[in-house]
Amino acid sequence: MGNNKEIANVSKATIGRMPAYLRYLKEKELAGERTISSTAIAEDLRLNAVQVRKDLAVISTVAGKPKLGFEIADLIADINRFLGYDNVTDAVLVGAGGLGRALAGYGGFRNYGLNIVAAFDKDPDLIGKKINGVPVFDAGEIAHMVRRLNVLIGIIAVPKAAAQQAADALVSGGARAIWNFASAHLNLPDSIAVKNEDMAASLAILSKRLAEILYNEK
Amino acid sequence: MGNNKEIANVSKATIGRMPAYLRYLKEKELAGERTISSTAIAEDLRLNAVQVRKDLAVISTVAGKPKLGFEIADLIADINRFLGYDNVTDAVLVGAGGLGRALAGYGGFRNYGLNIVAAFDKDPDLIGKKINGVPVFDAGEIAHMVRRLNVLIGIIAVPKAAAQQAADALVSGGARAIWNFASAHLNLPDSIAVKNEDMAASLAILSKRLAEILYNEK
DNA sequence: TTTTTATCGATAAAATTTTATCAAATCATA
DNA sequence: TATGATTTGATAAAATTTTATCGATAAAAA
Repeated sequence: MGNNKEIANVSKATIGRMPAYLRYLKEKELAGERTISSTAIAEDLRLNAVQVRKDLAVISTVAGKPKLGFEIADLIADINRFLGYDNVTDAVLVGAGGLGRALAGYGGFRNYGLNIVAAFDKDPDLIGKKINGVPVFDAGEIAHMVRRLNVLIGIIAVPKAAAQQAADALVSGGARAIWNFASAHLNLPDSIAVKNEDMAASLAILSKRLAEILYNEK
Repeated sequence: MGNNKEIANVSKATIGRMPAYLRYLKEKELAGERTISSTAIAEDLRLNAVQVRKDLAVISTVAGKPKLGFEIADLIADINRFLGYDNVTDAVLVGAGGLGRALAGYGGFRNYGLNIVAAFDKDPDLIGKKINGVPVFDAGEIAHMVRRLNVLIGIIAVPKAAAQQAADALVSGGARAIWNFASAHLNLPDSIAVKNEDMAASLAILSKRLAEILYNEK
């Protein structure tokens, strides 16, 4: 996924903003616009215009033009390429319960270059069935299947208590990246990329911002 | 939620790490340990020890002791208080489909001081029912109900196309914080706290990290 | 009791990220 | 065609965040 030449020296913050730019630009394109300025993007996305220009400089192959700004179509293509959305990567999902089902059903992943090819669960009632088109296998098969399917990305959507075990199984099958939706701390070697989808952290940040806003206005 | 005296001068990054500390400390407490050093936390959580000490200094009421470290129980209490987990805030959920259902069923929120009191959807088949114990109302009622329930936090779990409308309804009812799970850019006044749960951004960061790891090892 | 050792907390340094400034470029307009 | 307005991209400054250093301190060991 993505472009090798671009992996270095791009901050996590910049990478994290890319999908927002992409969504925004697609909106604008749909609205029939052809070019856009960093100023306009910054204003709408509540960012600093210089930051936007720096971010775009990282990925864009075509320079912006004074007085006009950037070609929207070019930017979209560049961000898609940068994020690796133009080629699809397979992933497996551990946990076919509530959240797992929701994730499997979230069609959007296809747009993000992610294709969930298999799900795993312990529940015998689920094994052998399909959730949103994704076949569910026995959790005992994780390592074996991951290896067979040659999958690098595992998504964990199991209860806290089962998360570490799921991660270990994925890794022992050869997975190299774990997207962890369980609110559990995973202990994994540094050679594995881990992204914790930490709802608690998000909520904490939102709460603090809310508290700040309420505090400041009186 | 949280403590007013502590809202200023605490970076988003620090706030975001708090839940991870909390989870980790609870683990340790459960394992029967009484004290812990910043060094140990840093090692396990892959952080810098000085950073851990600085983070803890923000919230802790009790100083650490040389040679021993911090009292785990004290830290847990302090973080709980800091994050506002010791008092519960009501929230409403817009969207009772796959993701909405998963969120409603995610019992963990209660631990994070969040209580979902109502859900909304357009689907007549869902209205009047309950999803995981949360009653579902007509989406047309959002503003009215939010005002009546005096709710400040709204969670958006609807398809992209409906997200802005949902946000507007929440805000017009008096909500001041929006937790947005739709991958859509919301246009809202600065007086509203918004946290985008941007799956695409997370995936992008994970993918880049994976690419980096794979690239570096050959 | 004295010495050793581990850890804190304060301060300083380094690194990173964000924001400001400004000359150069180019489009639109007169 | 010349002028003015607007935006870029480069460079610099500011702000923030992370990491390093080190004296002080308290527990453990000698």
